[in-house]
Amino acid sequence: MSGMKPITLLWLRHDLRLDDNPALAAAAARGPVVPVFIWAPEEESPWEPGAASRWWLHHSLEKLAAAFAKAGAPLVIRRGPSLDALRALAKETGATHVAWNRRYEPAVIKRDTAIKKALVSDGLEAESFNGSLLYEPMHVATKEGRPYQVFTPFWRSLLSRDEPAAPVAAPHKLTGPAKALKSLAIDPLGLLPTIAWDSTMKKTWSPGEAGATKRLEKFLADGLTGYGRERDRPDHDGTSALSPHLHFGEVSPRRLWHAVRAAAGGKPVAKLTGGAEAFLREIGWREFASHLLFHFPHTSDAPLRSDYARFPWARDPVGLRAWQRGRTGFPIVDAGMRQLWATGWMHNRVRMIVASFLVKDLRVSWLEGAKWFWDTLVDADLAANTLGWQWAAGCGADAAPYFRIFNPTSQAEKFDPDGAYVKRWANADAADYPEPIVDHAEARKLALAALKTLT
DNA sequence: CTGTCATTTCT
DNA sequence: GAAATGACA
Repeated sequence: MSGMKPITLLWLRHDLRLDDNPALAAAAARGPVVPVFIWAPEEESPWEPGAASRWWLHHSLEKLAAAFAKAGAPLVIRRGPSLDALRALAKETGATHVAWNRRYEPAVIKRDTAIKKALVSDGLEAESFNGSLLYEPMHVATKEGRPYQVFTPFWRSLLSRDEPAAPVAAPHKLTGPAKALKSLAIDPLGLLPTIAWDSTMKKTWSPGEAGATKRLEKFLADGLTGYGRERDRPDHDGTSALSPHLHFGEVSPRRLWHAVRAAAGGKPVAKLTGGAEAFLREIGWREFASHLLFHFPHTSDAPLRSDYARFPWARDPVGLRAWQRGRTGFPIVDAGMRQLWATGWMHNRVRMIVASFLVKDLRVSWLEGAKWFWDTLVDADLAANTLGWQWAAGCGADAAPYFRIFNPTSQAEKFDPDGAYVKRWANADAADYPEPIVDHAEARKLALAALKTLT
């Protein structure tokens, strides 16, 4: 059969898009493409996707399947083990190549490395691409060759580099396999909740590439200019709300980078100011988190600063439960936790406040907070979650100093001055609204005393 | 003394 | 980041 073009399995993971998808572009340039999504959560243990993530994934896969069908290469859905599914599919299609975009979480790297080796030993070509970061973690290091552990020098280093490559447009037309392939439907994967807790989520979000593009365009038009000032106001709509779209790769960071630069008049990134600079800096934090988890793979489960391993965390299941359900008696904390519960998302300023409350006022381990966020956030991302919680607990990279203990009342006065955010998510005047579960001034003293034990 | 504002201190 | 302390009207 000379003249036949090689078939590529496109293994989709956290790159649920057609736009700026380097593995897809490489596969499509070569010949027919067989896009496949494999559901194998146990391979990501102990950080298997949480309930909110699975909800998002279900809807994102529906959109992705429709988009690939329209482009001419229907999406195949299989269950893991991933290697078995890829091998079976290669056999069914006669594929000679397998392509994917890299992920950087420790368990996934381990799995992917083993899979690559096995596929190559089968005689297949296996190739991976960078589709989810601006720069590869192995390419960014200090002068001494070590990973950055402080954000500002990390960010300066990124700014001094060649710009990330321009994004590649989605292919208009794809060639699929010659014959139809067996595929699971999305429902049997069991990603949706069995009890209907997702009604507010449905109203809040549009998972999928089209939803991501719409969100980005709206942000560029209405949000970017004022972002620097508005991003800290949970009572306003000042953030991009792109985090879940970015997590699932429904939009690429390169696309964002170049879109923001263009919207800001095409100036070099190092010369940007105001909202554009502030927003790209946040994309830089996302990048920083991924690089840190890559270089310090134990930190999803243990503090980066090892002295914190002996911090005397409290065992307080009652307090933890009150925090989770938004019943601490501190309105800004409860509003945040209830926004999270209802929408699968929380404003970043409020994430810092509720995190400080859990680890400093209740002295419950940051890992308990990380686990709760992992299950409830639609943007749950192992790198960002790890960085965020260790930052709040003071045990991570570029961490908050031990003495930075947020006062929930003064934080609320500062960032929710009219009380609109609190009013929206927690009715503190309700008859059953709880009394504060701790005395903040007392809790602060106890936290400082506990921190003293580390020296 | 009492309130305000700036500075220091907190492991 | 904010409580405690100091300077001063």
